[in-house]
Amino acid sequence: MARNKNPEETVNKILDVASRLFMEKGYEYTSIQEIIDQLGGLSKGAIYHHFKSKEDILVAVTDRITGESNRMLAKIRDRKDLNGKEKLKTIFKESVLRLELNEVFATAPNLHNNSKLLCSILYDTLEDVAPNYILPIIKQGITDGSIQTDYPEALAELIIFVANVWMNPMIFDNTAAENYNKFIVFQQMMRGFGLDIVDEEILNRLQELTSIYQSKK
Amino acid sequence: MARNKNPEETVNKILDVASRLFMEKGYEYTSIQEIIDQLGGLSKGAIYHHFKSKEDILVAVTDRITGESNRMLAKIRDRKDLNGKEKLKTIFKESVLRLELNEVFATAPNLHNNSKLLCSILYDTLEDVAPNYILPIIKQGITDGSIQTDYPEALAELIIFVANVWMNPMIFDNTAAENYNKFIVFQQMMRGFGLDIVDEEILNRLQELTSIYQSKK
DNA sequence: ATTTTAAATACCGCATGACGGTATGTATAA
DNA sequence: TTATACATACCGTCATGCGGTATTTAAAAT
Repeated sequence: MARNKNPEETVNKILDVASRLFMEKGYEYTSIQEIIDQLGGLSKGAIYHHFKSKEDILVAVTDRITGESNRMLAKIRDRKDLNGKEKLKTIFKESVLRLELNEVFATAPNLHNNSKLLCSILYDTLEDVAPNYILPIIKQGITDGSIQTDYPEALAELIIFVANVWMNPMIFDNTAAENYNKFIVFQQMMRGFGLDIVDEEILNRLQELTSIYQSKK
Repeated sequence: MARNKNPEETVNKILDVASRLFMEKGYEYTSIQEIIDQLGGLSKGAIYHHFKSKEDILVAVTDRITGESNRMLAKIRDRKDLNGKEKLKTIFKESVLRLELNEVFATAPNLHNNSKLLCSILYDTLEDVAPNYILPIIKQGITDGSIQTDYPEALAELIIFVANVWMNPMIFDNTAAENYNKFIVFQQMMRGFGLDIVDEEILNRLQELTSIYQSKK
């Protein structure tokens, strides 16, 4: 294949294919050769020119998945018109509303047999999302009086861990009814921390989405 | 090597070595050959006689890890002298007390780069421990009046998920202080559900253990 | 009760093919 | 003319398959 004037296009094409295959078949059950085959006229040398290893591709894939979400989180985190609690509420609303627009959601991956990808998401949630997005919001909430806790770091972790992992329909595929119960228990948990941020509207939207997701599989 | 009259011994020897290597180096970075080498005079064929694949060994390893814990859970679950809430409290106390006796704890594995093993534990927690051990206890608690919830399944999952995964020092290695904060937030979460089952004694013991674990690494 | 025989099981160790990764060559853009 | 974007050929490692052997078990035959 002729050399591409925009190497970024090639990189994106590789990530597109790798992304889809990692989702469908799982990282460890996807070979470099399969990626090459589905790339159409690109060679192994091309891939190893742009990525230093297979794992490096996975990192890039997860970065692309979390990237868009993180930009949304940053935008809400940096708003000046909301107090801490309101920001948390906004985040959950936005997250739910944006789910069905998400490319990841569309491919409906099942992460059950995809330990590498799951762990990437899991550790990203606790080592990046919690300290860099949720924690600042909780600290603001403590300052502005909308959130009460003596342990902002642990609380940030717990909330986002439960929301991003336990309630993630891509990680644990329950029935729509089971998931709805999870959401309500999550709502109760948040209320226990004085955070009444999950309202009826979000719950209903979540339930709809779970049904859509289930039907796509 | 001479044929062993008790094949179970051989199987156990394989699991011993595999277990240690999977913990120390991670599943994917442990080769079958390494297991053979450390086995002393056993061959590749022997392993594939007892296990149908490398992954099959991992399953057996995780079963052995969770087995002892599950027997403890079953024993408490089936007691007749405790109500639901008391059983939950007993479980947490026992889990904490038994931690340092645990062989797994002694080898001090870091599951950060061991996605396969981590996922095994994670799904075992939600698909086996939650429905078969915690859920019956919560249901009993509803009946005997010691626990109030309309969503026993989801609550069982949430509790054990947070306790076994988020608070697991083998999965997320925080400082002793960070972990102590996690435990307190967990205590608050449980109180939010009307479950005051984590007392000072357990908290202090947990903190000690975290220090011991950290020093072993 | 002892021996014979048949079958199942434990184990060996080499062959194989797949896979991740590398070294080197080549053409094109800058 | 140099750096970059690829192609091609090749390497080492690894999980796994498989043909074969030794040993145990159990039942049949003596």
